Amino acid sequence: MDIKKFSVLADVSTATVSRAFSGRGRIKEETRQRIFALAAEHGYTPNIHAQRLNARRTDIIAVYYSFSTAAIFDYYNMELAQEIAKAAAARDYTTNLELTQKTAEPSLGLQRAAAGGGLDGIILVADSRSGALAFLERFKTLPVVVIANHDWDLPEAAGLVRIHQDSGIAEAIAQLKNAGHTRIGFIHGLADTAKHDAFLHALRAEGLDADSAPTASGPLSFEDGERALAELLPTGVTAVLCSTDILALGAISGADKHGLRVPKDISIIGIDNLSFAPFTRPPLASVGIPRTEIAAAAVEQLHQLIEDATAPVPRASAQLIHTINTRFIPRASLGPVLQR
Amino acid sequence: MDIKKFSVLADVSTATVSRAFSGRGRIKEETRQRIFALAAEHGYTPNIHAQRLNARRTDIIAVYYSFSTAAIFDYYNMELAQEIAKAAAARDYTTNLELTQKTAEPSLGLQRAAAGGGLDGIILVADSRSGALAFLERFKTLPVVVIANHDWDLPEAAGLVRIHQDSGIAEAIAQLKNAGHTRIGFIHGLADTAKHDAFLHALRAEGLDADSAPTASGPLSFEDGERALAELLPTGVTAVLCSTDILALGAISGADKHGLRVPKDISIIGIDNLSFAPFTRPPLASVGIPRTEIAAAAVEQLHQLIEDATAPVPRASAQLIHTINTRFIPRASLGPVLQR
DNA sequence: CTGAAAGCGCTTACAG
DNA sequence: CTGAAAGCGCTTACAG
Repeated sequence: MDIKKFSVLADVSTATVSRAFSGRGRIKEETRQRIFALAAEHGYTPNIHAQRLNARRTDIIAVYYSFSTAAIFDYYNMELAQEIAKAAAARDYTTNLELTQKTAEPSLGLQRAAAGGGLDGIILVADSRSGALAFLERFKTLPVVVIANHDWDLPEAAGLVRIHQDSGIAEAIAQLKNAGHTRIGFIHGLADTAKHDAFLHALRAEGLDADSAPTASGPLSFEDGERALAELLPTGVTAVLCSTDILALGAISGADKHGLRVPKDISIIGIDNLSFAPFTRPPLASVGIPRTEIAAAAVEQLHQLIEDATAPVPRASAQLIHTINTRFIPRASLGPVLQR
Repeated sequence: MDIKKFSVLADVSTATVSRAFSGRGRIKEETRQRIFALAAEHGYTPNIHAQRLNARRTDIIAVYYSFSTAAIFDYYNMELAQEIAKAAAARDYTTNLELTQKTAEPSLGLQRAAAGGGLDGIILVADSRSGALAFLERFKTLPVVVIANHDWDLPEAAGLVRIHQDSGIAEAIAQLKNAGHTRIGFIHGLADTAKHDAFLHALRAEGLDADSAPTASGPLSFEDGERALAELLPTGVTAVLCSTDILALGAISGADKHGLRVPKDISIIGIDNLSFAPFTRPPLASVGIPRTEIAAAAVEQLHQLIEDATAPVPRASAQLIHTINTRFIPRASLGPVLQR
């Protein structure tokens, strides 16, 4: 049933029906009540496409992951997407889950939706500035908020939620130092320069030797972590910071294979603090990324950009930057250095 | 720029522009080329809402989780949602991630989208027949495919992807029996009657005593698993099947706290086979739920229902039921029974 | 192969 | 407070 038939049935004009449902414009309370009752009885609901055609707004946002290397929709990103969807729902946005294996190119669906007005805005999780800039250029007509580990200089129109890895990593290194560790290694992940820089910076802040800090490259899987740990062992490390929790779990397993117990013989720390980190054996000490805060900040920024863009007189937004500090979550995989 | 302005610019009618983009109707190849070139140059894209208003189709589907108890968007469901989004993308559907804490009531957004034609169909993950039926009744105008552990009798209009827990659980119990276990316990999850029934059935099939099989209730968290295992220990179980992997991890930790090693002193098996199951310590033997197959089957069924509903002459679909067998994935947390 | 025009189902400025 | 009518940006049956 469309508004025309329904308005005849309700013995009012389509304008009045529209007013009843939109809540805009003046309408007698009694009339509204009557229309609602009738609508419920006859199963009338406004067609959402016709509404959106008028409104030039959809209340739909998309989350898009743009990685410079292999596309990984891993636990970290799943948990982040979930938090974004929750935060968006609280603001009455629906979230489109855009998954794609090809990272370089936004999916056709995303492009069509965005270009055709099917999307109010996009939250972009990016690991390279050039990738983010290319994305922003491509979708420059649309509000975009970028979530990244870096304090990038972006076009004014874009929002930025910057994850400050330094704070949590500095705490982690400080605790290692307190526990007597002086020889600390690092296992690389993908596109993790922010994390590695933070690591080096934290070593120096603690008066430790950063220049010769042992390093191995994961970059991704559990098995990568096992292998990388084996590479680091000959350097005499007593503790290892890993770029992700998955790598850290691999490192714990790798240590085990060499007859080393965690944390008695070696300490292992991850980054991400996935929700199962407390339940690994031993429980995994990890640098926590506050996903709930990040999601809330990103949705808040995007909402503001959308409001500004769709205001009666569209206004330019001030540059939006929100920094989120990470924090170290100590657990049993970090222990005092072995006294030999 | 809208189609009117653009058609003037291209010196053709709006009908011709529409034909060029839709691929429907006759149009000279040369004209189409020219229109595409001009569109790219001037940045014209058809408005998606106007298209949908005409098409009565959106190519958007939603995934909805309906649980009879607490809403849990846990790892299992995250991984399933991810697979569904992938399968849907392969068929050119966009997936809306509907997350809600209130399980009883579909979110307002979902209701509005569905009623207003904003959605072509819904994939419902349900754990109770009455919940599923209530949902189907509420959305009876829309194609719905139900994913469940049960062989429910549903209205003809709905599709059903049925996860057959029995097959994988039977394999698990058979392997335990082979390994010498005769006293096998069960830790309950939420709404897991299908799993528990399969457990009892499998015990009987192996000639084991099902009537006195020790049972404890989780139902949900890692800590629940720890506690439940402690409850089971006095019964003399040598192996425990847990309703979820998370409970199984808790059970392993619980065993550890009582000085029991897995699998030397006790075997622990999970259900779900989450993607980190191979990386736990010890690696977790688990009943695998083939998420990729489930997602493919659900999307395929939904696609068919949608096609049938939007056909020029809408046709009633035959009853769609697809059964997916689970299978046991042995790993190190299952070992031979201790010889004392 | 192409165009003029009606229609998809709403919203809203303008009158009253 | 309410209605008549134009408009949102497409698509498609009908002519030619």
